This record gives sequence, structure tokens and C-alpha cells, in this order.
Amino acid sequence: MLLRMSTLFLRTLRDDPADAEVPSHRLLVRAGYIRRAAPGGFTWLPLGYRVFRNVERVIREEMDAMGAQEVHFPALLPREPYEASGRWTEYGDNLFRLKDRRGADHLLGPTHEEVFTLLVKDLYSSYKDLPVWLYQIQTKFRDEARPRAGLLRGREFTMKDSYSFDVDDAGLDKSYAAHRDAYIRIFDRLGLDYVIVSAMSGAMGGSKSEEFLHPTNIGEDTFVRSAGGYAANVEAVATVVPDPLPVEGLPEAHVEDTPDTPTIETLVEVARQLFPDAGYTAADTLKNVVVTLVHPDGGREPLVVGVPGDREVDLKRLEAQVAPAEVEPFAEFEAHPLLVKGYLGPQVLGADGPAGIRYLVDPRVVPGTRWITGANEPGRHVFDLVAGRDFTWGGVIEAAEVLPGDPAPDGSGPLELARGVELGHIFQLGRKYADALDLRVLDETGKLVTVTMGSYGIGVSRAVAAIAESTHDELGLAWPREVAPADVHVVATGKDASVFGAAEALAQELVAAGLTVLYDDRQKVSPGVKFKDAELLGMPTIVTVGRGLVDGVVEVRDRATGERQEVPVADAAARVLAAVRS
RNA sequence: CGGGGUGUGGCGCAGCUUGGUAGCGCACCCGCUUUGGGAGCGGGGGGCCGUGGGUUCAAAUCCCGCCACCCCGACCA
Repeated sequence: MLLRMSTLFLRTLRDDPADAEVPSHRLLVRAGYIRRAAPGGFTWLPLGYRVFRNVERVIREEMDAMGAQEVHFPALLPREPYEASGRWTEYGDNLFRLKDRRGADHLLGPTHEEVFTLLVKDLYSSYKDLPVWLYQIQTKFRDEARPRAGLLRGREFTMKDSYSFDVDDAGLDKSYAAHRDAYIRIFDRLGLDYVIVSAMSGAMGGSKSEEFLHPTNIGEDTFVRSAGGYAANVEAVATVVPDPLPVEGLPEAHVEDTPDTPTIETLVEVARQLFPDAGYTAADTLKNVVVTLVHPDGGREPLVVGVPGDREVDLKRLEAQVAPAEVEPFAEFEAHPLLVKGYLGPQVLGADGPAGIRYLVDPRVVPGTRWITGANEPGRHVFDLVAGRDFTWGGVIEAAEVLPGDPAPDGSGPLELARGVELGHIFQLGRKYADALDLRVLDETGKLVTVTMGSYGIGVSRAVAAIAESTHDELGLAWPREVAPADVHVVATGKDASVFGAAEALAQELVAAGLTVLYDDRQKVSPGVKFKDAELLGMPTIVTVGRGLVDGVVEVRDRATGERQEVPVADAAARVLAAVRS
């Protein structure tokens, strides 16, 4: 394949586009790989589309190699399956919905658990047919509140998603492991760094789940890891629960005047004045935060979350716990006179308590722990309020923020926090969708059993951006060989016909050897421009045919390392082939 | 959806305060020169000034609404 720059549909930009912030977006636009075409939607230009298809090819090869089979669905889907699974409502505003001329509801698929489930149900009905692994590489539509960062978060994006169908849990474990292995091979081939972290299954439902995160500070996900190898999405971090303490011998709870202490900071200050010897810190206080849960059906429910005062409530962690409900700030204090803003204490809380509000606490609140907390009247707090003796709660919830230095739940050391881009996500869905859509098969004994499922996604277009993020330098893009739009960039510099003749011959020789060659055959373009373009476009190998030609040499340069060598013209093709196949 | 910012040729920007012929650099076209690090000179083409309404003799400029984009938060591959 020969791509001539003189006719390639390409225009590189000298200046960075003003609306692009992250490097991948900036460079992909500047190098003429993509153009924005709609809010959160991009057009793939010839070079960009070649990268896209290479990423797709790697994924497809590995999916096929593991034994998964590709299918293709319509983009426009009927409402009913999503109604049956509950996601017509649960997916909320992120779902693109539309009506046809008869008024029937449709949607643009944001993810495809339902239709895959129905497809298998349509054709299979015996345990002998299972397991089966199906996948698609298709456009997904999500009406994101805020598309951003170019390809990293669009409203329309390409995703590879696969689904496994098994008769039992052991089978699901195997399907899950097979996908996990395939994902490792895929991301290794794509040259992407990744961390596999434990995750919440979130809106998809189900149990076990891991994410493949590409560590980068522009990532939207926060994850933790320990030196000992623990890694988890911050939403999924389990707090190390202390042992309960004996209640015997603890002092009685006592209420103190603590005027003007609506915040933890002011409260700790006053507590220290009252009891200078106690050494109180924010961690000795119990902060009770009221939120409103908004359920998918629109129902609203107040909830109080109790966390140690040295920590904020992490809304992402909280929402992950209460999904599919959403969390809003509580604004109805007038309607709940028992809730004293700033001085809220557990004494009135609990579904059976006077306020009739559900009360959940951080796992660190174990029986026997002593707390300073609100006395439910302005300017007063209660001290030595002992958990389990003086107050109870309706359950524990992982809603407190995770702080650097917190212990890993598996004892592998203190946690550090980092950011990452979610490249892939694998779930053990279990029977949620099979139940909802009644996907059952006959087992060996002739009994109907519900199929158990897994779902496994990779953001294809996002992976292109992630590769650009991780491989670019100050000069431009620098593609790994596996995904580069061409194997080699042949640059002819100068005006001498012999230069273009030699460059053309080299390009043709490389094409004949099976390479894809990007050939800068533009006349009357100065060498500086061609070099800048070559660096911006980022083919892994750049061959310059120019002034060295009078001495019989060309320059072969590695884009990523910058290493360059003068090579006799006659050896140039062999040298390039060796580099490409190394 | 909340907060902040920005919308003027393909890209980057000035003009708006103080209303009156739409401008600069890059890119594009033509000619000549130039050819190893985003060339020079000369000549060109291209813009419903995001959009709808209002004020005014007159609106890119002033007022109101909407839309889009970017950033920070809330949601996801």
C-alpha cells in the first residue's frame, strides 16, 4: 500500500486547535487524523481511520483466537428488551431515545446486554450449546452530559463488547478468565500500559468485576494501589474494619455546649479547649451527612451517612454503593425539624428513630468506638457516645473518601492514589439479564436453569486516544508499529529529480515487500515542512532521501527513539524491513 | 445538571470598552525566486462576525433569549 502525500486527504495544522486540551485530542486534530463533526462525535480521516482499523484488527484477532464469535446488531433498538431489564428507566438521561412515525419508542444502544441475551435465547435452549461467547465491534451512543477530551469521552464511540453465556458459576469463572487473558494480550499488543483493578459492577449489575486502567493524570478514574500488588478502583476499595472494642468501663456519654461549631474544624478546636488532655482530632468526631437518594422511578429518600470527621463523603463511592439510585444534596431541612444542620447526631436517626431516616455508617464505626457528634440541638455536641451502646445504625456503607496511606484491605501495605483512563471493563454479570429476559436452558437432568452471563468491553476509539496519549512527544505522534497508519514514512527532500526518483524506487520496493508506505512526494514543499509533518504524523520509521543521495546514502530514523543512521541506498529497503519486523 | 470561560474565513487570533466600509498570521490559488528544519517577494480567492429576537438612521460592537465549544465538579468504555 502506497500513500502519496501529494494526493492524501490530509491537512496538517501548524497551530494547536484552541478547543483541544489533552495531548491526544490536540495532536490527532493537528495531524489531520480526526475532525470534530458533532458534539462528542468525530470523523475519522484517512490516516486516523487506518489507526482505528488497526486497533480494531488487534482486538478482533484476539477475540477470534480465544473462540469468541462476532455478530453485528442494528444501531436502532426497540424499547421492550430494555424495558424488561429495567434499564429503559435506570439508564436515565444518558440513553438516546427516539420515536418512530407510529410513536413507538426506540433507543440507540448504549451497551447491548439485552439484545445479546435475547439473541441467545432466540436460538439456544440446551446446556450442550454452552458456553458461547459472542462479541460485536460497534458504535455505542450515550447522551453524555459532558463529552470531553476528544476521543476519550464522546457521545458516540466505538466499543468492542462481548458476552459470555454459561450454565453454571464455574463456567462463568472460566469465561471470565479467558476474557481477562485475551484483554492482557490485546493491551500488550497495543503497547498500552495498564493496571488491572478491582471494580464495582455499577449500573451493569452483577458481582465480580475488574477494570483495565491506563495510568495517566488526565484519566477520569481514581484508583489505588499498594506496593504489595493490591489495586482497585477507588469506588471498590474495602475499608479495613477494626475489631470491636469492649464497652465495659467506658465513660458515660455527656452533652457539652459547643457554640458556633457547625464544622468539624471548629468542633475539634472547641473540644480541645474543653478537654485539653484528650488529644482530640477530627478522626474522633462522627460527621453525619444528609443526602437525598433519587431512585430510578423518581422516588426520593433522605439518607444519613456517618463518617469519621477527618474524611469527606466521596460522592462517587457513595453513588456506587446506592446504584442505580442517584445522590443529590439534601435541601429539605424545613421538612425535617429533627435534623439540626451542623449538629446532627445519630440519636434521632435510623429508620425506626424519631426522624424516620435511614442511617448508615462507615465501617470504621464498630461497637465500642467512642465519638464526638452532634446533639441534635444548635451549639451542642455529645462526647463519648459509644457505638453499639448509645446508638445503632441500619448498616455500614463504603462512602468515606479513601486517603493516601490507608491500609490495603489485603494487608499488602499502604495505598497510593493515582488516575487512569478506563480502557476495558470485565464483569461477571450473573443472572440479572438472563432472569429479566428469561434466558433458560435445559441442563443434563432436563431441568430448566437460568444462564449466567459475563460482559466484557473495550473502548476502541478511546484506545486510539490512549495510545496517542502514551506515545506522543513534544514533536507529535509516535505510533507503535502494531497500530501505525503506515510502516514507514519516506520523505523526499530537495528539488532534484534524482531524489524523487530514488525515493519513489525505495517506496515501491518497500510496498512490494508488503509494507504500507507513506511517501512524501510533494514538490515545492520545503524540507523543514516535510520534517515537521513527518514528526507530527508519527510513523515509526522515517527514511529521508535527500542531500545524502550524492554520496549514495539515505537517512533512516526511528521516530520514537530519535536514533538515526546513514544507510547506503541499496541497503535502505533491507534496513527498513528489519526495523519493521523486529 | 451546577460553577467559570469562549464563540469573528480551514487553523490561531485582533476588532467589541466609545455602534458607522471586517482585519492580521498560518493554510489555500497564481507568478517569480528558494529547497536539510514550519522559505522570500508580488498578486489573489474565501467570512449569514454561533443563532433568534430587540434597541438604533445604522449592530461583530449595546440589550434579552437560545445553541455550541472548552475548563472544574456530578455520570461512563
